[in-house]
Amino acid sequence: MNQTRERDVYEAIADPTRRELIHLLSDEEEFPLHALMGHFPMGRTAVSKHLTVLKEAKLVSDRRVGRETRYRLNPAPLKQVQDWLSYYEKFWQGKIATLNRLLEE
Amino acid sequence: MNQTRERDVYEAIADPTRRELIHLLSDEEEFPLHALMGHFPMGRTAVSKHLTVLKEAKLVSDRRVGRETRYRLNPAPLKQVQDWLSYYEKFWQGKIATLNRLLEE
DNA sequence: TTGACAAGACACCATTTGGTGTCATATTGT
DNA sequence: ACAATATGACACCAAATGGTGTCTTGTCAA
Repeated sequence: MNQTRERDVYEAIADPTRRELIHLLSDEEEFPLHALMGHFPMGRTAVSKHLTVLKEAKLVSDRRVGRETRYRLNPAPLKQVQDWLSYYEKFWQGKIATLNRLLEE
Repeated sequence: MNQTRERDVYEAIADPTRRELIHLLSDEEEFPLHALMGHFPMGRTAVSKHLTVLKEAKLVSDRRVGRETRYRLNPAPLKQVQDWLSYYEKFWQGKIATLNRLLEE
């Protein structure tokens, strides 16, 4: 798991385990792997791989603290998805709400 | 390609070809397969498979017209993704903009 | 009626994905 | 010093993914 591939943010959020990881990390704290592990019905190695995918998409960063590796969320790449979605927003929102949104930007 | 699986909308939008298909179909018209084909560097079968995935995620519907199958976008499932993202919006937007958004709903 | 066109159905293939288990190594607490 | 902890690094595996090509069937147009 050495080579740092580039990874698409859309791929990164395609897996439900990874979305759950994002959610767990979203309270601005950082968590070591073993703390995250308990939330999933799979082994440590699998969770670690999912975190690697999130790292490749730059959705999480990690730092070594003692014998543990602490992970932290970086939500910025999610904005790309939201921007993509905003184009289709008009289909399910009223036109006035859409206009509001456009004016905000 | 008979059996209609259930398919996650997050999986459906994970592939760039499928996102491009969604974009092509987004002007409310319907397009037959052979018209969509020309936009991609792959064969008919591959594009057809991607459309099947989009159908499984209920992002497109299709109807037979003469000898062609016409595809139409159904953007509704994308709202699920936007709702999921809205939770993380606060990280890159000012709090006031977020409040605005909450008030709209 | 015959030939060209559009698409479905299917077999096939290489690569990726999402898991497993095991071994090695660094760190901590007693 | 030593045992337990936390993790990395691999090798391995089944199934899914994203392509290909071919054969068949239905439809349209000359």
